[in-house]
Amino acid sequence: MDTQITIADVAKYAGVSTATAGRVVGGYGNVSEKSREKVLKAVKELNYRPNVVAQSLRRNTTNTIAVILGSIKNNYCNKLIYAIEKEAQKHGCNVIICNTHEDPAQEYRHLQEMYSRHVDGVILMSAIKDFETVGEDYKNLYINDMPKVFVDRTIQGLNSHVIQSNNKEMSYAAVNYLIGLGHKKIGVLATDNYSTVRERVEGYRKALEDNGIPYFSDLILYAYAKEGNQDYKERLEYIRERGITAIYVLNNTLCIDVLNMVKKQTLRIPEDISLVVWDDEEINDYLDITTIAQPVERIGKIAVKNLLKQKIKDIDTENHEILKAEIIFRKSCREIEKENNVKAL
Amino acid sequence: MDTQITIADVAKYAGVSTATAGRVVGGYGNVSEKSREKVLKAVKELNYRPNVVAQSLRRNTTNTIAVILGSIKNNYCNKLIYAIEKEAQKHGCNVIICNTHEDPAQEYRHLQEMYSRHVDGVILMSAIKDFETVGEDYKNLYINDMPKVFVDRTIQGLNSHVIQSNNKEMSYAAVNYLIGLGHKKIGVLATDNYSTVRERVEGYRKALEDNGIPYFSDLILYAYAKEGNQDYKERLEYIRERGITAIYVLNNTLCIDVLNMVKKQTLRIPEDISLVVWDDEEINDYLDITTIAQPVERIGKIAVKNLLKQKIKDIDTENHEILKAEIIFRKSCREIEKENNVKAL
DNA sequence: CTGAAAGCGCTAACAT
DNA sequence: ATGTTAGCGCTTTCAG
Repeated sequence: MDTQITIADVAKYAGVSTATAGRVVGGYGNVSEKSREKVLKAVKELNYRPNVVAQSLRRNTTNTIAVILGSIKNNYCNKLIYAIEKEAQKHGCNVIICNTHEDPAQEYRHLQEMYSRHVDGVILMSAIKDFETVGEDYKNLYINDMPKVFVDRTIQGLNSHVIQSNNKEMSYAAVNYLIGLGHKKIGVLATDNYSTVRERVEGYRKALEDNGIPYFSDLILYAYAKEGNQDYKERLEYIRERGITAIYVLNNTLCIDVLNMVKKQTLRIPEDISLVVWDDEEINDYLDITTIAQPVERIGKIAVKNLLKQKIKDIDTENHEILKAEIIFRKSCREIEKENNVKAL
Repeated sequence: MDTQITIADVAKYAGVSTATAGRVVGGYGNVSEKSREKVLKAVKELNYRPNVVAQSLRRNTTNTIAVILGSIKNNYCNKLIYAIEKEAQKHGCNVIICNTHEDPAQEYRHLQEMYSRHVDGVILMSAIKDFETVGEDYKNLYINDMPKVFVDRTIQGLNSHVIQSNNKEMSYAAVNYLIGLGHKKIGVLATDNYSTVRERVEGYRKALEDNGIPYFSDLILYAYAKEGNQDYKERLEYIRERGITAIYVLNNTLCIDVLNMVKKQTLRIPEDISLVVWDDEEINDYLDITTIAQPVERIGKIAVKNLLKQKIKDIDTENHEILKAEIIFRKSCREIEKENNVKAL
């Protein structure tokens, strides 16, 4: 980028002032038809392109938004970014993408950087579970004046603008469905205890409770919890011994682990084990797996809209928008024989 | 972003000049220990963060790179972006992502915008097949001084810096493998005739030729070709009638269509139909599908490195780096009985 | 070692 | 309708 042509070059070439040239290029103010033509001609001849960096500095708006999330590789995140980029384009915004790898330190760093970059806002799927755990030096990153919209997850103890699915309700419905088929020992495979997971587990508990089925915390396996079990794949294998008849997977990325386990043990779905999975993908249709599909595209779209609204008026900073997910019933769940139906405890 | 604290504020607070404050914050030049402390203290107290937009304008470098490609939803692109973002972070760069949806008009628009944004470079998986088809007004977007690295695809008739897999060779090897198993009627499912696809088809042809097997162009199905067949899923179904015993899929996203077709016709893999697919995913391992795995992570990493190198020295603009892909043999291909082994033509 | 001041390219208030 | 000019926040040359 050595030879930058500026508005001054255009003005000189057209024989007008920079102000007039600017008015034509920027499309504001009043300019005579004659001047307009001259400037337009100059723009064309010189192949002039405004310097967005200078515009950003002057206008104090960058037409850029950022998405900060665990990893673009995750199915949900992937669709989310797709939707965000699409909507952002409509508003003339570009999208910067930042992966945190679910590491708070990286999240802080990205937030800091985006603040310095003066992006018009950040869409955040935070790796932070509880605001109390955020160091004093970093708390401000979450409460400064940079517009923010949280998606999928909330941070406990932080009032914020969030958009997410009706996790608890759908979880209740899904587990209720399994119970209706006669399942009592329903294993849960979760990522880590993010708010989303907590909400889904709540729905799970409530469904159990409402049906008079006891809740055992050790039926819940947290795959990515820092506390330990990277051996979750091994632990998954004891499903049979523990009399589990159905597995409820809270994140699509974990589904493959269940499938591999089932294959390894030469079990069949749904004959030996029933399966319900959060998030829907094409492959789930092929494999006939019952899923809970979130309206990801809409979540992304709304996130962008609300984010850009924040920039304009200072309201809307706290808000909670909940969209309905939907169960897609396929053939991965089967009815359990009555003989197994021993009264619990 | 109402109350921006500037270097002037810091300077005033610390009782030094903006120059000195700038030297401390920017970490250049010589500053006395005393001044340094005062400034650092001011930075801390005022919670000062440099304005990256102003820095970019002044330094004429934005520490931003862009990735322009069809869609982040595509498996290859997804991994690519992941790798690019990771490497870019190491160099202190952020990544803007642009989806073209394989539409040249959108590609032009994005290139234009990125040029105006003065990004430090663009990584491009172009939707353009032949440079001749680019309108005169847009040709310059591809030959201006903005650093560019092309990945996966080249544009015919444009000298450029490209990084890709050894498509022809691996294609040859894969088809040769199928032929070795006795397959003669090998159907190909491709996206559209991008350079990548052309190279793979070349390898396919050559393998056929070297084994004395006739080549029939109608065995190649272009799923996304503008010219017509959005009915490619229907056309896929005539596989059996046409005596095709193996399908060679040139893009992972098309694999699901084959799987669905196979399922619909209650065929089995590999008993009834053999399958080889470009690009490897976890699910392919589960489904025991033989794939050709590209070193996507390395491609992304190298792309970033080479891109940033271009910014510094003006060499390297034309370059062709070819990385080796690898066949992962699983169980989706089977040996054909000798009775089918009629001499061709 | 430090400070004053110019200037990156653009916008917009102000003057004509 | 048009031009002059200040200034967005930062870096860096040039003096001292």
